Amino acid sequence: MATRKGRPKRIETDQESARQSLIDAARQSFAQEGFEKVSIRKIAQVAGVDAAMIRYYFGSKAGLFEAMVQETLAPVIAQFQSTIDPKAPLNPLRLMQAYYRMIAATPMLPKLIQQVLSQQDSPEAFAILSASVDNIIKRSENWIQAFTQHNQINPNLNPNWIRLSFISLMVFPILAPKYIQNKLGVEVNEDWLMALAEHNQTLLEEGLFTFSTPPPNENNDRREP
Amino acid sequence: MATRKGRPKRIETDQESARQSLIDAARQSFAQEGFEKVSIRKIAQVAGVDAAMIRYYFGSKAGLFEAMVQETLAPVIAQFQSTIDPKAPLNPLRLMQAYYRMIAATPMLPKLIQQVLSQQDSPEAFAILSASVDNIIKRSENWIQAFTQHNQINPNLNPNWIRLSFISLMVFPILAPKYIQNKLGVEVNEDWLMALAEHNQTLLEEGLFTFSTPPPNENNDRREP
DNA sequence: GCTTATATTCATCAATGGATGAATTAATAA
DNA sequence: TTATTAATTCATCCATTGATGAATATAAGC
Repeated sequence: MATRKGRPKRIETDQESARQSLIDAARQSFAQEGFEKVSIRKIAQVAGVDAAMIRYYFGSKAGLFEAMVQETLAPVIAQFQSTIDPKAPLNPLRLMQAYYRMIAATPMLPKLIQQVLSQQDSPEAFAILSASVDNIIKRSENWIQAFTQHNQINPNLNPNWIRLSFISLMVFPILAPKYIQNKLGVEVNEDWLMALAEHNQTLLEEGLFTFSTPPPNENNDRREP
Repeated sequence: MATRKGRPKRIETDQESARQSLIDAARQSFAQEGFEKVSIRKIAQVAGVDAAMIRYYFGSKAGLFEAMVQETLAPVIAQFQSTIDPKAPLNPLRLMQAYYRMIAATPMLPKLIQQVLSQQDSPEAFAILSASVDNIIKRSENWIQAFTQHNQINPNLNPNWIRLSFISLMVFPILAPKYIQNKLGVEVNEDWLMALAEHNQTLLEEGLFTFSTPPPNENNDRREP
């Protein structure tokens, strides 16, 4: 932004501070390409600022990442939890809807999750991110309990693994890149996430088949009236 | 391996050729750290060979990656498909077992899948990898059809999205890093994958709850006798 | 035995990236 | 007004990386 050296004159317009520009540019760039691939020079360029400002405000590239994650994720997660916590009966649908609403409101979240999953990035930068993920995983225990209060969980299922399945159904679809989503015939339009929530709900509540007998013996004892 | 310049004397022992050493080292290193993070010098060091050999045999780093994927994946996938293709009735359990057997036999597969999912790596190197994934996705259409032959698919579910759910349940658990698996209470022991196959099967066939009525109204019309 | 093809290391180049210290200018405090 | 603190750019440093062009030594073909 500043074209010449030295502290810039204070200007009244609405242009962001250099610090905020960097956070924004970092959010965008890191989400698009991942931590390692993006250079500080690139981020600085997007922010319209000299790369040395990163050191000035954040100490290092990792510091910038951490600050960005903090400032981006904290409010989103807080709101997600406030949507969930109320003691209204929690069912899978409600949970998933809240979750997908959070995803929809935070375009870079899937990429961030991805980067937690692929532990290939510098661990230092991921302390906060991992902490958030840990936190959500921890809470998932409560969700299952909440379900149990109002429904009888299928006793043939290990409760821990139910969490795993839950998270699989919730997270994987948003991680798969568009070209895979397309190949699977998923239309990624405006509200596909809400439709996905309902699909997951149906799948979990009703199962895959219309009758429940063991696999493919030819015995048709249908269950639906 | 060779300590001095020049073509090495032919030796009768069982030591691998430099080319094969590089493929092996690449498989190991790329799986551990991902394409971008690993330097050719590191791979060469693991292989006990000079880095210039990579250029000699494979043209470039990307060429090495491609060759490695080719030579590693081709036989595994071939065997997976031969296990599946026979026209014996295909149920989810059989499918998942074959799939997890393949995973268990190919330790680097999850990491490779990961790298396809996070499109952050140089696209050139991933042609073959993506092709394999495409191939499997394509076949998943047949799987659903095979299920349909012997069972009635729940008509409330969109068939395309069933594929998505299937792949989610199959793939996500093996992508999640160990620390997440642990937090979810999953014991990643010898045969956890086979147990996971059965869990998924049960979940898909029976659903999450012991009764199927809509969410959490207090009406208990249980279904099991 | 001589020549050519094959396999290997070595030295180095050019590009890129993160980190830094210094210089510069404005705001603020004393 | 002057001294200090805050906010910027600039020029480099140094490490790492992928890629290359020799140089060298053995194997193979004739």
